[in-house]
Amino acid sequence: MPPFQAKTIVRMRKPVKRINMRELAANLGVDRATISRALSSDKAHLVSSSTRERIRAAATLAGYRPDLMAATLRRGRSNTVGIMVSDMMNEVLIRVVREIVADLNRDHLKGPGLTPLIAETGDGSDGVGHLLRTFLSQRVDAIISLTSTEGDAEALEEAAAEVPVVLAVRGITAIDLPSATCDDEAGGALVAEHFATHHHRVICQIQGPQTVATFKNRAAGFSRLCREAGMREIPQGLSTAAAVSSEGRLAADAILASSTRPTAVFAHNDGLALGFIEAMRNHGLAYPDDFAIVGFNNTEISRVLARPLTTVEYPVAQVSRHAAALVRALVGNRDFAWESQVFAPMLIDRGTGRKC
Amino acid sequence: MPPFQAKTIVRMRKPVKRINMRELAANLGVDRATISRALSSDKAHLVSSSTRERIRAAATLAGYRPDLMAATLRRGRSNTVGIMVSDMMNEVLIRVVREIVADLNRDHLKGPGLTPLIAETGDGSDGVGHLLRTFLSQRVDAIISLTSTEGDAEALEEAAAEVPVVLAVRGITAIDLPSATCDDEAGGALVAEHFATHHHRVICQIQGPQTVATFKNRAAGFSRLCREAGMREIPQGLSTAAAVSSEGRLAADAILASSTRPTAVFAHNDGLALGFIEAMRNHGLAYPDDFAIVGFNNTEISRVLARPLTTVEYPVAQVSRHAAALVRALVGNRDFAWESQVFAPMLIDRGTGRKC
DNA sequence: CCGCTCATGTCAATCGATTGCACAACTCCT
DNA sequence: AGGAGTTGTGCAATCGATTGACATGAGCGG
Repeated sequence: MPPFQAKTIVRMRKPVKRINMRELAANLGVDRATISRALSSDKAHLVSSSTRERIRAAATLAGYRPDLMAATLRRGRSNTVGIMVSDMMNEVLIRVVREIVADLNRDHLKGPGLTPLIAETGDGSDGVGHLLRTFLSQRVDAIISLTSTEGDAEALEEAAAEVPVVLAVRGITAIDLPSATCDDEAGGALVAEHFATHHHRVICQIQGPQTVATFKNRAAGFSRLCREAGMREIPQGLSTAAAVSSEGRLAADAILASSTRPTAVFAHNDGLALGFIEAMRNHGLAYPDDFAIVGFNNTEISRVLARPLTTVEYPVAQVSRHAAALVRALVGNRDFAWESQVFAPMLIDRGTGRKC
Repeated sequence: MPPFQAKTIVRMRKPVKRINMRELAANLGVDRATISRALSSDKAHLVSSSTRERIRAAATLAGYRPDLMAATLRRGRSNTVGIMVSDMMNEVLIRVVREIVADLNRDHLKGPGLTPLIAETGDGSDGVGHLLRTFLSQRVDAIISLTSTEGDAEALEEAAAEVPVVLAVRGITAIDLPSATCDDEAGGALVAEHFATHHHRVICQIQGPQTVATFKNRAAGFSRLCREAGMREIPQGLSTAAAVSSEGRLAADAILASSTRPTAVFAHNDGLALGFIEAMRNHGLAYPDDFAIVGFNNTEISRVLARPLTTVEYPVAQVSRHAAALVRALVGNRDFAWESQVFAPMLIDRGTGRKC
C-alpha cells in the first residue's frame, strides 16, 4: 500500500470579463480622466462632489477594479514594497514581517499605501540575486531585506542604485544601507549580567554558528561582560554547527562530560536551549536547580514549557516600525537623510536564570 | 531606563536610471520588436542567431531588465500567482507554501514560469476579500488559497469568476473549486486504529475547535474507528477553544481529574500534545508509560522532544504538488478538466502510542 | 529572368490608467 | 459691463513591451 492515497472529484468553470475605465466612462458619459480623478485619493478634490459620488457608486456597482499594471506603467510607481526573508520558519523573522506588513497597510486608508510582496530567498545558487531582479522587474518602490548576509552585499548594492533598500534584523558591514537591527552584543551582555546579578561564578554559553554575525555578537557581548564581572567562562567557545535543538543536545553532552561544570548556561537561541533541556532530562537533571539556563528570542516554545524559560526578547516591534518608517520616508523622498538604528533587546526573567 | 535603547548612524545615496527597450534598440540600431523577440523564449526563433546573440549580450551588458508591468499590460498575463495564507506561524502551511513556490519556480528555466506572490490574510474585518481584490488588481494569473474557511466562499467565488482559484490544505463545501487537501477523517481514524492495534481499550481525544472543518473531520474519523474497533472513548467531545498548548494543558487537567482515565490520548495537533505533556510532567507523570499519546502534523517540536512523539505526517508534498499542478494546468487552459484530490496522511510511529 | 517562398526585420496599433494643458462656465469685483 | 480668478471637465500624449501586418532581400525552381 502506498503511504499516501488519493480520492478524486472532477468539475469545470467559466470565465468572466472585467470592465475597464474606458467602458465605465462610456457608460457614465464622462471622460476617463474624470473617473481617474474621482477614484484617486489625492486628486479627488478636482472633481465636483456630485459627479464624484456618482462615479464612485457606479464603479463599485459595476465591480470596476483599476488595473494596477497600467497605473504603475504610467505613474512610474507601483506602491509596492518587496520583502525578502531568508527563512519563513524562523519565528522572529515572521513576526517582523507581520509587523512590517501591518505597518505598511495601516495608512492604506489615507493615501495609496504600500502593498507588501513577500518572498523567501531560495537556497539556490543565486537566490538573493534572482529575487532582487524579480522585485525590480515588478517595479517595487522599495525593498526590505531580512537577515541578509555579507555575501549578498554586491547584489543589494546593485539593487540599491535603483530603489531604496532597507535592511532589517541583520545589517551588513560591506555597504552602508539604512537598517533596523538588534544589538546582539548588548543581548549577550544582558544575559551575562543577569548571571552575575544572581551570583553565578562559573558559566558557559552554547553558541550558534560563529559565521553568522548575530551569534558572533551575542558571544562577544557575553564574554565581555563575563570578564568585566569577573566570572569564569567554560568551556570557552563551545560553538555549534547550527542553532537547532539537536546541536543543543550535543553541547549538553559535552558540558556534562566536563570535569568542572558551570552553574549557568546561555543558549544563543531557544532552540539550542530546548536541546540542552532535553539532554538534561535524559540525565535526570532539572533546571534551574542543576543548571540555570537562559535562551534567546522568546519564542513560543520558551513560553509553553512546563517551566517557562528566561530568555531575551527580540525588539521585534521597534525593528519593524523603524524598517517600515525608513521605507515610507525613502519612497516619499529618495534624498531623505535616513538613520540606521540598532535596538537593544530585553531580558524576560522567568526565573530560570537564578541560582538554585 | 527604557526597555529598548537605540543607537544611530546617518548617510545618503544617489539613484540610477534604468534603461528601457527603446534606448537599447537605438544603441543597437535595431527595432524594439526585434529585441522583444530576441529576449523572449518562445519567439526567439524568429530572429537570426547572430543578431539574437548580439542583442542578448548587449542587454545583459547594459543591465537591461524588461518592465514586467508594461509587458503584463500588453500581454494581458502577468505570469504571477497569488498565494494567500491564513497564518504564517503555522509550520504545515509554511511548508506547503515553500513547496508550491519551489514547484512553480522550477520551470523557470524553460518558459516564463510563474512568480509567486505570498501574502498573509490579515485578521481584519475583510482580510480575505481585500487580499483577493489586491491580487486581482495586480493581475495575477491564478490564486492559491491556503486554509480558507466557509466564510470566504463568497469572496473566493467572485475571484474565481475572473482567474483560476485553487484551494489547498483546506477545502470548502459551499463552492466547488479545484483543491488539494488532506483527508483529516482518515487521519483521525489512523490514530484510533493505531491505539486499537496496541490494545488500548479506553482512549480519548483532545479536539481542536470544532468550528474548523479540519478538526471536526479528525474527531469524526477517530470516533468512527473507536466504535468500529469497540474501544471506549472518554470523555466524548473534549473540545478546546484553540489548538494551542495552553489549551492542551487545560484539557489534561480535565482528564486527570476524571475518575476513569484513558490509557491513550490523541491530540489534534502537536501544540495540544505538548500542552498535555507539560501538564503531565507537572503531575509527575510521563509518556507513554502513564498515557500513550499521539499528536498531529509532525512539527519540529514533536521531533526534538527528549521522547519524540508519535504523530501524523501531513501530506505536504502531495498537497503542494497537486496544487501547483492544478494552477499550472488552469493557467495554461482555463477549460482544463481539473480534479480535486484528497491525500491521506501517514502515521509516524515513534513509540509513544504503544501501551506501556 | 520571372515569380515564389522563406527568413529577417520594421511599422504601428495596442494594453489601461494618469496628468499637463486647454477651455468653458461661473463668480466676483470694480 | 468687462476683466480676473476659480472650478470642473475634456483632450490627447505618455508610460514600455508585445505582436499582427507588412516590407525587403536572398535564394531558387522553372
